[in-house]
Amino acid sequence: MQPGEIYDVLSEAYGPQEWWPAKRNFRPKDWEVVVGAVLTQNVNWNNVEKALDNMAMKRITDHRSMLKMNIAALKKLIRPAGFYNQKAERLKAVAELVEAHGGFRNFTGITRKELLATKGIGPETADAILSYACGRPSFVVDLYTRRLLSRLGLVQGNESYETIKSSMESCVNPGLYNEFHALIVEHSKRFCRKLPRCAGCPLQKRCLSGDASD
DNA sequence: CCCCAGGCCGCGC
DNA sequence: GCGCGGCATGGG
Repeated sequence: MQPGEIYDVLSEAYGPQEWWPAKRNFRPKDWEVVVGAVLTQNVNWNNVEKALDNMAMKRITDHRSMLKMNIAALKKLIRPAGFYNQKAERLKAVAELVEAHGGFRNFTGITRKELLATKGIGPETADAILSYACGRPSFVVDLYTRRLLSRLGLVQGNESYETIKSSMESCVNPGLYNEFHALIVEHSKRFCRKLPRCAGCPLQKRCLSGDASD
């Protein structure tokens, strides 16, 4: 099967996803997406929410206020998100990047290459920022995507990030990248977990790992 | 108690 | 260019 079929099956099974809504009063609201993209690195989203709430509480809701904030205080705020020493530095770096572009409005035109040249921003974080905060579709390849493709037999496991990204982008329209990724996350949390729960999985019949004897 | 979670960096090879 | 250890918290 092709990745495009995965989209069709998951879309039919779960319906439209509402993903990565910026609910706090960050300015602009997409700045919250950028902060969340950094904070969620290798961490459960639930922990990120606590850190974002702390920031909203202290009104650290735009890149300028983050730049002005003492680094130790910032670390304390984002502590629940884990790896807080690294992440505080990474947040500062992204805030500097926004400032260097003359504000968030201009920042949204940033190149992927420039994002990747920023310490603390790897391919997944860069694509999440481009796609969800800058409105410029770029498929996000995460742990869930790799695990799903692997179990479906569509990748061996040693393919590079860029290879998988290109593969996913070539089978749906750019306008569907965000939705596709959101569906994969939803599916991976419901069924295709680290320890798979295959009962009721909409992809079971097409999956190499699943029990297709129904 | 254990393992896990929407990565990335710096290092050795 | 690829594999590995380190980074840290909160939930199951």
